[in-house]
Amino acid sequence: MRLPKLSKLEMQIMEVLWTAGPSAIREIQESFGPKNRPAYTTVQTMVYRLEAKKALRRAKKIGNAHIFEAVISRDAAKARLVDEFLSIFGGRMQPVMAQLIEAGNLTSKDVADAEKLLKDLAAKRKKDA
Amino acid sequence: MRLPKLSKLEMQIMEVLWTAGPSAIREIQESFGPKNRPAYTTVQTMVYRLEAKKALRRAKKIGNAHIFEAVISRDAAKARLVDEFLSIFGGRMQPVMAQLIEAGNLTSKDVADAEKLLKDLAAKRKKDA
DNA sequence: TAGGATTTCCGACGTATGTAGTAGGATGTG
DNA sequence: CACATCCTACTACATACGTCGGAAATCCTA
Repeated sequence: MRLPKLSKLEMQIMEVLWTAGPSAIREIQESFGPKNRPAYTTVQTMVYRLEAKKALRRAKKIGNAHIFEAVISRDAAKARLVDEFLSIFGGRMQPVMAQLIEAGNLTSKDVADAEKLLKDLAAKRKKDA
Repeated sequence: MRLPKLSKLEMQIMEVLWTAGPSAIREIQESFGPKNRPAYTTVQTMVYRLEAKKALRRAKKIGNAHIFEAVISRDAAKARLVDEFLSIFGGRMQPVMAQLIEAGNLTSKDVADAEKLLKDLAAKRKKDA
């Protein structure tokens, strides 16, 4: 299972590790807003499961607390999510774009940014080739 | 629950109703390729659950078979999916676009199409206003 | 009309996910 | 050292999903 499927909560936990770096359970838990914060043991359970999925690992120990670090990259995880998402739309981007635009999720600025990104990427690929 | 969350298989079943119109369990099941086709009762179970979620309903009866029809629209369901997806990316399109482009899921043609769609939509909105 | 074919309706089960409590060991402090 | 804390390791449980099997009702056809 090179790229395990991660649920929403699992992604949120990984997000902490990706942005804040190696962290303890307590730190991960507290990174959730005071509002919708899951119980300590809930976070712990998810972390253990992520460990079983090899999405993260125990990096070291400070006192009696384990410090966990991400094993899979943010890009890899998100690419996995995108694939998952696309597969529901039949794997074609066009209907997705249409949906996004119809629903107003995609603005002209987003499209302009996308265009620029594409251009930059094309230039980069050319240079690398 | 105006817009229930639909899983991948549930979406595939709804897709049949959206494209083929009201159908019987058997027809839905057979619309899956001969390969990865779920058992009749599997499809049936999902249909029953979709019924409980009010995503579809029994339209009429032909012989002893029920004919089911979609209650929620394809657009509504897909918008729900998009929201779900976006929430994982923090609700912002930009990182999603970046991800899509980096991963090669989004081509310049897709972006061009998006641009055109946006333009058309803008024109339409102006006219309606 | 009798019997096979088709459907329905229910119940079951394994895995995934979200949620959390408890018991007990490790830690740090007065 | 005695304790209050903190963390770990387990266990538990509900809901959602995907997968069906079995029994009974219903239909159609020879």
